[in-house]
Amino acid sequence: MRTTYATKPREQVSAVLRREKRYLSAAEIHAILRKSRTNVSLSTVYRTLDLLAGKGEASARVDERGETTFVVCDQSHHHHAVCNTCGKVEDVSCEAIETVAHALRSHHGFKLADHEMEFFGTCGACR
Amino acid sequence: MRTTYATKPREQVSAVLRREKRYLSAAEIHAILRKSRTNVSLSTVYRTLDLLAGKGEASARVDERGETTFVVCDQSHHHHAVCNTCGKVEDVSCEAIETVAHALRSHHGFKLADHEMEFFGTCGACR
DNA sequence: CCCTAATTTGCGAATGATTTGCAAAATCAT
DNA sequence: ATGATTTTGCAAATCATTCGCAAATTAGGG
Repeated sequence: MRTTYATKPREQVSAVLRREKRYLSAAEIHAILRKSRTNVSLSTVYRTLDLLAGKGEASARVDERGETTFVVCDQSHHHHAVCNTCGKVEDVSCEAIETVAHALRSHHGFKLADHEMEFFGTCGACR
Repeated sequence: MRTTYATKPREQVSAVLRREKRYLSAAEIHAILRKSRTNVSLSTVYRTLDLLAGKGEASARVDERGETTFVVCDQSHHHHAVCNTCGKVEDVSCEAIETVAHALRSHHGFKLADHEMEFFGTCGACR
């Protein structure tokens, strides 16, 4: 049978994401772990990130440099508000999207199945 | 002085994007050109895509496989509705986003600076 | 047109992030 | 503890993208 083990390396990678609450690449996570004398191989960081993304516990995006980055987030459907100053990511629900979905159907004859949104700006703490 | 030349290879790459109206990777464009016996090197396809994206004539996204893909689009700020069936991309303006911007500020104390949105569904032609 | 200066192209080699194969180490249920 | 199963770490392999540089193309004045 295929079970998933709760291992120390996985918990350590996951802990970094929960603590930082901002988009991080595999290399960045690896570096952060190293700094705290925690040895987890880069491969394992990659594998753990894929796992978390697969379970929906983390979501991914590709940054300007082309690196894939991850944040922990709600399992339910929602969107992200990313602070341009501190990088912190807040979850945002999406009732307002109903309005947009309706407009898409009536103006474009387009039937909405799914959507992705990301907001950039300044968070409450940084203002 | 720094001028930009209007060359045959650039026009050919750009023509493929205008004709297809869907997200294509450098490799796909290169393959399409080959099929019509048009020889443009893969490097030039990459360089031309960067150029178009820089001028705002094309916009980029990274697909599931990790390849960067491009479509031609409006220069003005707008969003994309991508058909799950034929892949065609339609431009969508974004007045409705004002509602969301207001909600962000009042519920999250988040000041919106920019946003990105992408819609997936079925286009009028495919329904 | 023809010429020259400036920009592009194409090639192959270099890069850099991500993945993969495999033996050794860790985890889980008994 | 014990054995079956999953995971880890490492180094090597992938694969998209970038770069260097000589040869080819373009722009524009004469």
